[in-house]
Amino acid sequence: MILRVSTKGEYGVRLMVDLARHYYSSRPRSLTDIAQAEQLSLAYLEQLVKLLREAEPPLVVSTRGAHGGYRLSRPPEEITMGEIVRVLEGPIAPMICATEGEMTQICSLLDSCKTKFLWARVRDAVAQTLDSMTLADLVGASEQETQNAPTHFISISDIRVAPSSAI
Amino acid sequence: MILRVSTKGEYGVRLMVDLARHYYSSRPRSLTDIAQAEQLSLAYLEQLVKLLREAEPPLVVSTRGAHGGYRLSRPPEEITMGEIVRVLEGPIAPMICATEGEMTQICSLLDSCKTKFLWARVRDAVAQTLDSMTLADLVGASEQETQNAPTHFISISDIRVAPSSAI
DNA sequence: CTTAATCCGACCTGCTCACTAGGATATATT
DNA sequence: AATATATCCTAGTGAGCAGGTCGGATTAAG
Repeated sequence: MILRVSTKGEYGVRLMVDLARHYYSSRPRSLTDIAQAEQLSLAYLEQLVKLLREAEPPLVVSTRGAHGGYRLSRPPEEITMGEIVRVLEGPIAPMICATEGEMTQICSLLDSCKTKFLWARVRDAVAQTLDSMTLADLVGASEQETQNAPTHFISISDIRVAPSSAI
Repeated sequence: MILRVSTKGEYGVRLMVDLARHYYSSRPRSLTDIAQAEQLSLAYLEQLVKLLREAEPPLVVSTRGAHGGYRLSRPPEEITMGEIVRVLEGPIAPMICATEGEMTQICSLLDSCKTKFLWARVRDAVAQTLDSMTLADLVGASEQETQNAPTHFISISDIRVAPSSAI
């Protein structure tokens, strides 16, 4: 499994999508509510949201105390999925070879790291895919009706549903 | 780190590239030689090559005994990197959500798995990148001179060198 | 001043990765 | 036939990390 999205990434994205759906609400959204809606552990979500809050620049802002909670720091269409995933999962690097050290020497010596180009290509493909989508894209059409008009979103026909069998 | 290439994938691809470089040799190439050339553990390579040999269809063929070793089962230009990586790393699935079960229910119930489309897109991007490259593409131009003329390869100018800092 | 929320760090537990070890089997060379 | 050189096979193992839990401190609304 070359593409490994941990629960950090999975839950974190769901959290952000939830916040995006409630972006136009007057009150911040509490983790308790999110945890209940998404059936996730509150304590674990606290860890994830910390990453999103301490990111530079921050992806969410918090208000403490009763009736507190979280909001997106920016409108959904200005937050790319690439930003989110990088904060949660770390840099998109297929292997240590990206932050090279000894590896570089071995590679150049043995002339075996033609493979580096392969991994770089794959990495760029992932990065570009993530960077070209925003939170607004992920909040489906069903939500859009009940909220303010979105600036842009993908229609159902745009979505290429993947075959059930794993590729 | 969303893109996680384990040593299986890394070493395995290097092994295959090595075999591709020696594809036109009259004798099979032994793991001992590969291990030495690539500075890898012989015992570990044995495990990896087993996967490649038992794949359906096989990616390498072996000849046992003294002066034995391995060959590619097909010419380098007929073996895609997608095949190799899938054999070594398993299916390209970002999460269990691909081989769904309980997840499907929760997703449809909570309507939170708009995120599924995101991961499906990323997965397809990786799959397409890997499937569009062959072993022949990875064996660099320097090799090509000393061997038979290749059917196709990428030139240096095609290669988009990634920045040293991880994306 | 009680309740509801964010914040913070320590801890734990099971799983997987990345090997190593030790052999059994097959074949070319001498 | 004997030896050297290979592939083949299975088990075990140690470290590290994913995926949380737990207990408490701080902050603000009613």
